Parts: sequence; structure tokens; C-alpha cells
Amino acid sequence: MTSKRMSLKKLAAHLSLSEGTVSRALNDYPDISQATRQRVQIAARELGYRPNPLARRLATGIAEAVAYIMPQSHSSISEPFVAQLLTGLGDALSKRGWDLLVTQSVPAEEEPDMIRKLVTSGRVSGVVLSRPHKNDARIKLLQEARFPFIVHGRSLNSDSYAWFDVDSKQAFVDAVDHLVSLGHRRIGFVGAPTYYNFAQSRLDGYRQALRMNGLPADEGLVRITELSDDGGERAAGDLLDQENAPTALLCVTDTQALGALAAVRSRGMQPGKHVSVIGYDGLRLGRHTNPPLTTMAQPQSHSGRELGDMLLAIIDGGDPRNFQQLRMAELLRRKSDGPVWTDGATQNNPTNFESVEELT
Amino acid sequence: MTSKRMSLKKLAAHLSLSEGTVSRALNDYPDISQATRQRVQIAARELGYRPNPLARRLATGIAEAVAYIMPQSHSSISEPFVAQLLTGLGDALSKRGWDLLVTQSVPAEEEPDMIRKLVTSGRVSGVVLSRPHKNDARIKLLQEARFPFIVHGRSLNSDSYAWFDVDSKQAFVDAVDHLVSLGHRRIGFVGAPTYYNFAQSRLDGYRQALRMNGLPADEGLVRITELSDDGGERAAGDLLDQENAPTALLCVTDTQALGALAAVRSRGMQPGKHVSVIGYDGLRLGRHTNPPLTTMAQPQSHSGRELGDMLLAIIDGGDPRNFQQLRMAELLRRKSDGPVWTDGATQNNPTNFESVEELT
DNA sequence: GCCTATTTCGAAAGCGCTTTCGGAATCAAG
DNA sequence: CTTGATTCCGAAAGCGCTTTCGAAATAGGC
Repeated sequence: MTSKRMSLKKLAAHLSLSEGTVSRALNDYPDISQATRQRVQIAARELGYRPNPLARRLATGIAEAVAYIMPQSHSSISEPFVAQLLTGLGDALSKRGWDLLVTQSVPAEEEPDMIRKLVTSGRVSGVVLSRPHKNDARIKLLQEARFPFIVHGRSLNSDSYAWFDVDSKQAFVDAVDHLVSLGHRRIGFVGAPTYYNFAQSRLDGYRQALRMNGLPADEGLVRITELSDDGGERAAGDLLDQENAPTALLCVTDTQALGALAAVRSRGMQPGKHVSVIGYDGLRLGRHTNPPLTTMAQPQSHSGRELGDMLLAIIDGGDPRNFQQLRMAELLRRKSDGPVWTDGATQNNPTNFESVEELT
Repeated sequence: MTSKRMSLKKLAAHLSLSEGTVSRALNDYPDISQATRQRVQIAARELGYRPNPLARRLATGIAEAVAYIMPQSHSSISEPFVAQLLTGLGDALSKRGWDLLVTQSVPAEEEPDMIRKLVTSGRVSGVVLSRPHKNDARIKLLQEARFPFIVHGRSLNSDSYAWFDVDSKQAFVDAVDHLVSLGHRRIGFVGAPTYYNFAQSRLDGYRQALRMNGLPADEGLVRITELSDDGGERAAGDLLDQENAPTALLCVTDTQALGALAAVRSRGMQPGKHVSVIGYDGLRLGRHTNPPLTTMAQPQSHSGRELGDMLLAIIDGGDPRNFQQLRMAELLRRKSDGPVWTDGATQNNPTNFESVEELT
């Protein structure tokens, strides 16, 4: 019919109306008569008119888009999160026809610049942050700029901004309690760098639970390592090789727990029997490890969707402090935990045990 | 100093130049003297001027953004791909300061609308597609619209567009050859719906290799199932339970292979000993399964980066047919494959070998 | 039927940039 | 000292929409 793409101008001409009137009719302004409003909207639909988002965004000053700052992947194993989160975010945003754009975490020294670029560029109306540090510079910058954002996780001072998190401190308390109830009294901790807030709070949970169970806080039982299976394997191996080795290993992450399982096996022991291993995340792949991994499972709720909805509410002017959600994790028992091991002879250290048999 | 955000207008005023001149100076137009160009660029840097992307995009008609159409996740296990791909794409795009936006796959009937929306909205300059079907409607639509795009994977007719793929047909030929060399003659195939092109071509490779090895094409040995561990478990179980069960299982995906391992174990057999299982993908988590999964590993090259670079080249006017890259997969032997199992009775095959010992 | 209050719309000014076009100034050449 | 070619910059239109403002038309009230 007409050439190329439909535009407001052409639509207006077609209707013998001014562009402004057509625009207001489409946007449901009250100063347009019911009659012409209908006429305009019908014509728009028939002619397949879709306002150019770029033009609208420029004119309104609303970016109609949100950025997700993707944490860089250390492990390449536990990344299902990203895809799921993006799916949920996309769902939430698509209801308004907003865009989801993805950027990457940058080295700490570039963070100020990257945040500034994000807030001043006008490309996005809000930001989703993942895996914050205890004192996350990005959070501070966003707050100072009074820019809408929400955090997946928390930092040390989380009172004044919006977040969605799982109470992993409590999860680690629960995990320790469980292990203690199985008779374990020397529980090793395979942790991650404590500039990550989640790493710190899981460590806190571990320590608190030890205390509450009347167990000594043996710092020789905690190892900090990188967020990968290899890291977990090294740290666990380290723990197992020492004098008075722990009978159970608590890992800050399922990915690390995979490494811990490997470390146990490679020392001729069987996870879940000679030494218990518990992870955190509830990754489905834990069903397929050797043996299947017991883990503190995060709730399956689609966090991306929730994050998206909350962020939109904040962009709409909501008070960030009203958008803070804490979920609970649950112990998911598979096969890598069990009662503390003892054979007849010695008390504390296994001397002989049958070889590892097939595990289903 | 001045209020709010720096704008072209303010910068021009500051320099006593016209906006047009400043703009051209910043964009290295040839009709600006060296002197003022320098002056402008220095002032811009000092005053922290950054052109408003939305305005520029509207004025130039260039979206400076690319969309990645994320396949919906079936498994939640094999999704590391997404994060890695996005990282690579982001790298490629960030060199130009372009944005990466993520949208989701939609049901087939909505595809025309979603593609049309994408190409006519002006929000993006190009599209990245993943996991195409054999006859992918989106590809056809994008071609008809003469819109720049690139496919991660291929469809049936892949001559006329750009793609990046792994030769998974060849990979399955190799896998079968390997299994045959281990003495297997009844090889089961755990496949995915063949509207996925990759599923079809892997099946083709499997069949071709059977033929080339003089093995019968027993259709009772192939199962098509969904792209998940559960699917793999069901299909593999099915195969194993039948009369003349296969001695080896080839799975179209590592995720399915996880299920296959489970099926084997749950029948009291040991994968890699009594029945061989081979997956495809080379997922790192395969190191941690029981036993570690032998798989056809995709090359580690950062495909996202390559896809991004190629797409940019096409947007710049390159001929899509010049951007087609085929990578090879390699057999990554871990512990789930082995010689065909026989007990003492039979003649032709290796009779005894040590049991699977502890795997590191 | 006159006056004021309401609806309903058009005109126009942006949003912040790019890009074409032409004019003034500068240069080299005759 | 002209003239034509260059170099360099300003003016202005435009990208496609939104939104304010005020004018015209209509309605309501006496």
C-alpha cells in the first residue's frame, strides 16, 4: 500500500488528523473524543502501525529497557542460573514491551565508569545486579545516582535497597545441624572468597551453628578457594589430608561440592559413607554425580520473574525498601551424606573398609 | 559545573561552535580542521561528554544493538551454553559500544509476528538465532526481510545464510566408529525430536556410520525423546529392556547421557563396563558423573565471540555466505565407554579385564 | 439567544543527535 | 590583483515520536 514502514505521519495523513491527535488517541489521552479515538485505534491496527520505540524513548525520556549485569562465570558448571534468570526477567519485562539487555561484570576498577555509563546513557531505566560483594561499589553508585535497581543477593548493608535473596546463612546453620545430628563433630568448610557476601554469610552460618552445637571453632577446618570444581577439589583434598581430618565437608556451592566428591573418592573413600559432603544450590545435575549430591536446595520459584516485577515497581516510583524478599533453602538429601563413619578398630579414623561399590 | 548531563548543545556553546560542527568533529568528518577537531575532542573528554545513544540511533537509523533469541531451556542442566554465548557476544559487541538484548523463543505460531516485530521495530541491527529447526520459519522470514542475522547451528538449507556450527554428524560417525572399534555391534541411539536440525544430523551420522561399518540399520535401536536427563533415562531404559539390548548407547546430548547412565546403573549394570554410554557436548560436569562421561566434545573456542564478529561483518554489508564456520568435535574419553562386555562364555570378544577402579 | 465552561483538536516546540547544503574564508594559480 | 578551487564551518532540516498550549467548536445555563 504505502511505502515501507508505517509511521505516525502517514497514519495521521490517512486519517486526516494531526500527528499529535493520533498520538494522543493511541496513548489514551483524555482530551480525545471517544469517536476519533476508536477510529484511530482501528486504523492503526489495520494498517499495522507500531510506534518506533527509539523515537518514543527519545521523546519521553523513558528507556523502556532494563540491564542485567551478568556475573562472569568462573565455573561454567553452575550457570543454569543465568539462563533461568534471563527467562524470568524477560517474562516480566515483556508484559510492558520493554527490552532486556545484558552486560557483563567488569573488573572492580572499571565499575564506577561502567555504572556511570549505564545510568547516564539513558539506555536503560533500571538495573539488575547479581552476586554482590559485601561492600559492592556498584550498589553505592546506583544509590547515589538514585537510579532504580535491584540486587539478586544482598550486600552487608541491605536495608535501603531492593533485593531478592535466599537465606543461605540459615541454610548453613541447618546443614551443620543436620550433620551434627548424624554424629559429625569435625565439619570442614569449603568456602569462597569472602568479598562475596554470600560466601561470608554462609561462613557465618557455619560458625554460628558450630557454636550453637557446642563445637569448637577450629579455623583449620575452613578453606577458602575459588568458585569452581577444581577449587573445591583442592580445598577438600587439603582438608582431608590433614592430621585430624573432618568427617564431613560443607561446600559453599554445588560446583565446589563436585570437586569435593572427587577429592574424597580419589583418596579411596566413599562420599556419604566415609565422609559426608553437602553442597549448596540444589542443582539438578547433583542427581547424577557419584554419589548423588546432598545439597541445600534453593527454592524453585522463578526468581527472575520476581526480580523483574519488583524492579518495574521501583521504576514506577515504589520505595525500594518495600521490595525485599528472603527465601529459604531446604535440605535435599541425596546420597552424599550419612552418619559419621567408624569401623570396629579405631575410633576416629577409618582403617579398612570395602572398596567402593556401585552406586545407583 | 553546568547542570545535569552534558549535551551536544552545551558542549557547542562552551566551544562557541555550532552543534553540527562539534558533531562532525567528534565523528571524524574530513571537513573539520585538524585544530578544531582536537579542540573539540579534548573538550569533550574533559567535560565528560557522551552522546546520547537513543538520539544518535534515531538520527542515524542504526540501532547499535543486536538481539539474541534464547532457546527455551528444557533441561536446566546444559544451559552453560547460554551464559558463555552471551559473554562472547557481549565481548564482540562491546568493541563497538553496541548493546546486546535478549529475547526468548516463542511458540511456532507466534514466530512470524515476533520476527516482524524485531526487524521493523528498529531496536536491533541484527539477530542471533540458536538451535534452529530443520525448516526454521524464523530463518526464512529474516531472509525475506533481508535482515542481518546469523545462526548458531544450521537448518536444512544453509547455503545462503551465515552460521556457526559444529559438525555433529561427523561427530556421530566418529562416535560409532569408536564404539565399533571397541567391538560393539548393537549400538543404541538416544535422540531428540528431529525437527531440530542438530538432532536429525546426529541421527544421520549414526546411520551412515552403521552402514559404513556394515552394520544393520535396526530401527528398534533408535529412540527419540525429549531433551532432558529424564528423557534420556526413559529412552535408554527402554532400549536396555528390550529383547536383544544394545551394548552401547549414543546420546544426542550430554544431558540425555546423564539419564542414560542412570538407566544403566539402575539395572544393576555398570556404564563403561557392561554397557558403553557416549554423550555429546563435552560439558565439564561430565567429569563428575558416575562414571565420568565419555563424550564428543565441542571445541572450546568462544563461539559467542565468533558469532558476534561475523554478525557485525554482515551488518557492515558482508555477504552472509562468506560467514559460515564449521568446527569439529572430538572424542573425549572419560570412563563411560569400553570394550563390549562378555563373560567367559563367548569367544570373539575380549573376555576379562579389570573392573573399573576408582576414577580421579 | 448570549455568555461562560467544556470538550476536542491542530500547531508547534521539543527530545539530542546527524547530515546535507551552501556560504565565507583561505589558498594557489594565472 | 582576479579567478577558480579548496578548506572549514554554520544553518537548518530531519529522525519519529510526545506533550504543552491555545484556539475552535460545542455544550450547558440563564
